[in-house]
Amino acid sequence: MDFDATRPIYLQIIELYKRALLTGELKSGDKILSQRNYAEQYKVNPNTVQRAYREMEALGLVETLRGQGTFVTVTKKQLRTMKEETAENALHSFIYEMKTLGFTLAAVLTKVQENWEKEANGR
Amino acid sequence: MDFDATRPIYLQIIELYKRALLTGELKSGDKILSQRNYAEQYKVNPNTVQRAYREMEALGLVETLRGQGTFVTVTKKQLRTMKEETAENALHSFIYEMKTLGFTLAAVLTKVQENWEKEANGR
DNA sequence: TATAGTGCACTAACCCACCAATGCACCACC
DNA sequence: GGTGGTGCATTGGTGGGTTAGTGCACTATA
Repeated sequence: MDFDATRPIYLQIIELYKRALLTGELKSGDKILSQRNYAEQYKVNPNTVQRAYREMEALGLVETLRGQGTFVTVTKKQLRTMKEETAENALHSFIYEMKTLGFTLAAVLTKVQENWEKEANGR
Repeated sequence: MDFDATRPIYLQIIELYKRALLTGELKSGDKILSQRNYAEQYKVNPNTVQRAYREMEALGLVETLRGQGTFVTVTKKQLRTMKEETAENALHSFIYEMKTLGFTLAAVLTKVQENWEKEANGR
């Protein structure tokens, strides 16, 4: 697993965790990798992980206990709104993009159908 | 018009021009703003505009004639492929996103239909 | 020819995000 | 108490982006 060099690593770490939360891969109460472990495993500096975790805590996604580790604290309600917001954004930017490109609704619907199966399932 | 402070201005300038090309707002042969004019109008440093224009020339979108200005040179074929690529990307990332969120094809189609009219037309 | 408008090249400086290295403080557990 | 695992704080280095300033070459036009 490598990170996209064009965007900050700590943001990508956050996105990966968000995705894991959205897919249910991680649940409330789960302990996530320690900063050092994560750093070692993904060949990143511990400080970078530190920053990612700090921001995730500010977002209310996790809670850190000194000396113990970092744990998922996101509630189901939070998850639901996260899911909705993500979907809203994806939907809007997609429609906006296709409209500026001049596609009609019918054409877009067809394209979505055609490409739905081809697309790999979420990680 | 202000620029997003989180991303490089010169990249945003390029995107704006790309969008203008895709929507047909700008056509081959058109003269675009001079570097100095653009800089003055949008309150950016001339060097930043210079960089954007240089990269656009490297992309084959425009051609600059010393002492005369910068002109759109993109061909219809180029435009078509640009359009297709943009659509492909939008489609893929959208489908990927919705799949990871757990939506079914039917649900997504419905959502697209529901939101199509609401969405403002491309600029 | 003179002048104004264009793009081009170069240098310097500043700021900030990002990353790296290190040491410290705390907790759990033996 | 000691040890290992944890998070925390501080500092410094690096690079990219932006701004600034200057000068030059070219074109069009009066």
